[in-house]
Formats: sequence, structure tokens, C-alpha cells
Amino acid sequence: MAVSIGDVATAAGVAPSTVSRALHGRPGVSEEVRTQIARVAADLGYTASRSAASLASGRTWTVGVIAPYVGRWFFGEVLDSAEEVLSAAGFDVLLYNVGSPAARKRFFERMPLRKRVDGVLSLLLPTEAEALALRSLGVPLSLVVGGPRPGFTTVGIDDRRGAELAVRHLVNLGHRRIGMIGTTAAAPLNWTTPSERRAGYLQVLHEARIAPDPRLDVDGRYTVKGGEQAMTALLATRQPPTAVFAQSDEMAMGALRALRLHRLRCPEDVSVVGFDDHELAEVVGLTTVAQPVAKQGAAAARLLLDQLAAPEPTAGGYVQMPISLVLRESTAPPRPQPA
Amino acid sequence: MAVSIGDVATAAGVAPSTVSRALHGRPGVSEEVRTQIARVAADLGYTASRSAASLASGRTWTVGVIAPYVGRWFFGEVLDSAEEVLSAAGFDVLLYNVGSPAARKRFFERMPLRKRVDGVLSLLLPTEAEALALRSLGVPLSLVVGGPRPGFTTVGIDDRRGAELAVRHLVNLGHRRIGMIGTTAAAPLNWTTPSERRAGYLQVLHEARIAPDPRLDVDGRYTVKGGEQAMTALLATRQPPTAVFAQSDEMAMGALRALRLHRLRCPEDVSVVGFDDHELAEVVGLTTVAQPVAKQGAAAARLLLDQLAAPEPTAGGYVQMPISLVLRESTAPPRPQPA
DNA sequence: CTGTTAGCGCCTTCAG
DNA sequence: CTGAAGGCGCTAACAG
Repeated sequence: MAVSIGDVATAAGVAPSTVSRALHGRPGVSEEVRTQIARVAADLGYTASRSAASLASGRTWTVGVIAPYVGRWFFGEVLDSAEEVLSAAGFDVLLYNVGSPAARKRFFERMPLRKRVDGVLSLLLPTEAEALALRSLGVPLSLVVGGPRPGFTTVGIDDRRGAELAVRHLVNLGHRRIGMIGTTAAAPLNWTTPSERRAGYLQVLHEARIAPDPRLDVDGRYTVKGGEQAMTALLATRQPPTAVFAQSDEMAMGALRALRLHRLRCPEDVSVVGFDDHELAEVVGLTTVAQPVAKQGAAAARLLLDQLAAPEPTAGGYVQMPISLVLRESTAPPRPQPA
Repeated sequence: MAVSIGDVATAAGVAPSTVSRALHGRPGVSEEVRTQIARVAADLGYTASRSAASLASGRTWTVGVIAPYVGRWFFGEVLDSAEEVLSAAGFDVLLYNVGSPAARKRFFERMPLRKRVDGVLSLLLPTEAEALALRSLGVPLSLVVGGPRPGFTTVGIDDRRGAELAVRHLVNLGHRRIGMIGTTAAAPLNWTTPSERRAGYLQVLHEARIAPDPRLDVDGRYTVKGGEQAMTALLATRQPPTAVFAQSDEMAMGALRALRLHRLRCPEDVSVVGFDDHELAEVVGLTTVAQPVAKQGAAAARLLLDQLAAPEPTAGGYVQMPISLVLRESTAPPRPQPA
């Protein structure tokens, strides 16, 4: 069987409690004994059982991370950076991928996190009911999307202003007929990003005295494929847009593909702006609104650690990360209209 | 405090052991009592403590997943599908991101998995020493890269043949001067993929009686940026290649970008083939060798579950997944050389 | 079918 | 500075 604390104690000629103290660097152990114990433990390849330690102390030293879809660039990036911060602080990461509605429902019903984690980092925006379930865990909660939320510490960006940057850029180039690829579905997952970005889009159109045309507001499901289909739909309208704002780079890339398939050129025929500054946006020369993705994950993780370390449970807080427009080659003035 | 099994037992007027049996669906509990207990447990919002259960039973119901870099498309995709399979089977996923050499070293030294997991799924190829450490955990081991390995059940592809498909395609188009972007670094992480793919490349050159030119074999570090730099280096050689085989789509996309920056056209000036069939390969029209990424993750997870369920520890095994060449728009015959 | 009895391995008082 | 004792919450024999 695996070596236990008792084995180490016996081998070192001390009591188990002394081994525990020594290995945790707690005071009350002579330097001599401490090094001796460390040596013996290493020799024996001893690792404390997390289960037993958790049971006895109540600390699990693990953080639950809830993500909607790890395969998506944004989430992978956030997870990656968050994990790094967390593991450096000695915490393990328990990953829950709750992309599908079914998985999500099951997760929040069974709440497998109960008694299993010291804190939770969520990459998805919980509904009110879900937030309630999360709060009932009685541990610090951290969020990487959306805005301030009672009981949660959240890190995010100003989606609305980001969209404004993108659309204003198009307006400034002289575009008047500007489409948008986002999601019209009524925020199925209580996700505010699409509506916020739409609000920014509408705001700029309003400022520019451009009447919004609902036929130019299409659904791209936040996927590459969806973006392609959405752009195809836009091109099929009576009067296609001369520029398109895609709410995510992935949709923007789908849009670029649709343009290629239609033998249209970007930006000569249609300008495209994305959102996120995806790793590959540079590769395809996509103008986009950049947000610090990895930094958001790291920041959220760090804020969670702060709460974990705090003697008093500190609730809430909102950190907004900066965004900026990155100009590349996918945008240009509209081509002069045939008079 | 949280509600314990004792609370449920008292409230239901039975013994804790009966509650345990009932909730686990074990035989020896009357239907009547079982439903009664289920009701009470639900009312009280009872969830068993994983720590206590693990300590008592020895089963942790969690699987450790070791990944080199979750942000990379391939790994994100594998992780995503593996998590789905695992969690559907009731297992939690403990994620360890050990991308950097430092993190990797720390991980294998401290082996935080000991006494924590029922099985391990590794997305990185362990060195002999690392494999030893993993085996010492005494739990089923599963791998998603490389070939057969004692003590591991592995899922993979024939990298060598994949590379052959790609390069042979270029040869068949009439290319004779074919570059490769891979990694020349001596497999720092004991990762066989680069050398296997190189072997395939060399093999086809040999078949076609083309003398390999070491100057055309450049390092792209398996990243987009690296691919771009590698292609730039290739273009700077005395006699640049007319076609390039990139060992990953991410490097291929970097190469495409380099071509664009040099005002060269693909495939007119230079043909490019990638490897992986990245989600965005279609978007950029990249010809590539497709491998079933998500399926590999799911398969590896399923094989791990099989071992977990088996009464006898079954070791080893190797499952090879199919690959295929996907023709898109990044390859064409070389342009006739100026005579 | 159900209750009782021991631990699982560790941490944390409390003594010394 | 160190050891002894109790208990964390649950499961797994063993009795009835």
C-alpha cells in the first residue's frame, strides 16, 4: 500500500503529528527534526492523502472551474492562464465542462462541487437560480464574464464600448450600410455579451443617423460555421452591406470564408471587423477589437486566491480590463457606389 | 454546517449505513425505505463528502488529466471531448496544465496525483522517468499521443504515414523543392510526433529521388508565430522551395501569413500543406492531413473507463485512428520555372 | 433487510 | 518543542 504519515513517523522516530507539522512548515519543530523528517519523507516517496487531509482540516486545496466549452479559443486561453495561477498557489483545478444545456442542467442540479472545493471560478454567466446554487456552496466565487454581481468577484470588459469602437471605425471609413453577425437567440444561457455588443452597434448607428435595418442583424451562433452562414445570408439580401461587424473573431473568419466562396474580396468589396483578437486574427489580417484574454483568466484566478487567503469572506468586486481596436487589413472605405 | 449522512439518517429514522446503501443504489434496502431516504436527502440538500467517501472506500471518482497547453486547439479539443465522456460516467476531472518545463518538472516531482485519482489521462508523452512516476501511482494510465507503451493504453495516429500523404501529394503535383516546417529541437519533451513526421517527409523525398536539403528543414516551434518565422527563413534561402509541408496547421497558417507579407501568393507561388485539420483550416483554404481530434480524446477516455471498470488491471493496448488528406486551395502544381 | 462496529489517513487540540 | 487522543464523514464488514 501507499506510504502513510504513520510510516514516515515511525521511520523518523517521531509522532505523526510532528510529521504533519514539519511537512507543513508549521512552527514548533526543531530545525534538526524538520530536515530529518523531510529526508525520510522524500526517501519513502510520501505524499499526504488529499482526502484524509481535507476531511480532517476542511480545506480541499482545490478550485472548481466551470467552463462552457474548452475547445473554443477564448475559454481554452482563459483556462490555461487561470490554471497556471492556481496551481502555482498550490491549488488543484477541478474542471467542469458544461457546454451543452443538458450537461449544464445536470451540473447545477447535482452540484458536484459541494464539499469538494475551496472556491469556484466560472467562465459562464450563471442564471439567477444557478448563482443561488453556487452561493449555497459557501465558498468564494469568481467570474470571467459579465458585470458586477452580488456574491461574485468578476473580471470582464466593456462589451458595449468594444462594439462601439468597431462600428465607429466602419462609420468613420464612410460605411453607411453596416451588417452585424451576432446572436439573436434570446440569450439562452443568460449570456449578456451578445446583447451588449448589439447595444454598442445600435448606439453608433444612432449617432451616425443611420437607421438600423433588422435584415442586417443576423445570427452566427458564435461559431465559424455560423459566421459563414450568416455572411452568406447577408450577401443574399436585396441590398447587401458594405461592411460587417462580427461579434467574435471566429464568426468573422467564417464571414471571410463566405466572402471568398462568393468571389468577393475583403476589404475591397466588403469590410469586416471582428472581436477578441483571436490568435489567428493576425494570420488572416482581421481588424478586430482586442481584449486581454489570458490576463482575464489570470486576474480572476488571482482575485479568487485573494479571497481564499482573506480571513474574512470578502464578497464582490468588479475589475474591468482594457480593450482596443487593432487595425489590420480587413477594413477599408467602401468602394464608390455606381451612380 | 453542511448536512451529513448522519443528519439524513436521523431525519429518516434509519442508520447511516442504510442511507449510504440506499443512495448508492446498492442492494439490501427495501424500496419503501429507499424512496423515503431519497426524499429526505433531497429535502435536506444532502451531498456526500467526496473526501470522506474516498478515504473510506479508496475510490476517488476522479481522473487526472495532464495536458501540455490547453490553449492550443488540439489539446483543447481533446480535453473537451475527454471531459465529456468522463463526466458522463460520473468521474470528475482534475486538470494539470504542465506546458512549461518548470511546471512539468514540478509536477512529476511532487506527483500531486498520488492518492488523488483513480486513473490518469495524459496528453503529453512522458519520458521514461516520468512514465515510471506515473506507473507508481498504481492506477490505469491512458495516453493520447505516441505509440504503444508498456503500462499505458494509448490512442494515436500514424504520424509518419500522415506526413507521407502530405508530401506525396506535393510530389505528385510536380514539386521537387519541398520545404518542411517542424521542430528540429531534439524532442525536448520526449515528443515523437516531430521526428515521425520528419521521417515520413524524408521517406517520400527518397522515393521520389529528391535529395533532402537540410536548409529546407526549419523550426517552427509548433506555433503560428514560429511558422511565420520559419517560412520567412525559407524564403530567404538561395533557392526557396516551391512547396512547404508544415507539421501542424498552426505553423501552416503562420507560413501563409509570411507569404502574404512577402506579397507571394498561395498556391500560385508556393504551395502549403498542413497537418491536423484545425477548425480554421477550412477558413483559410488550407490543404491538410486530417486527424479525428475530438474522437481521440473520447476514445482515450473510454478506454480508461474500461480499465477502471475491469476487475483485473488490464494493461496496455494501442488504438490507431484514421487519417486522411483533405484537399483545399493551398496546393497546386509549381509554376513553370523560368528556363 | 437493517443496525452496529471499526477504521480510512490526516489534522488539531490538549497535555506534557 | 513534541506526543497522545479524538474526530472529520463515510463505507464496509459483520451481526442480527
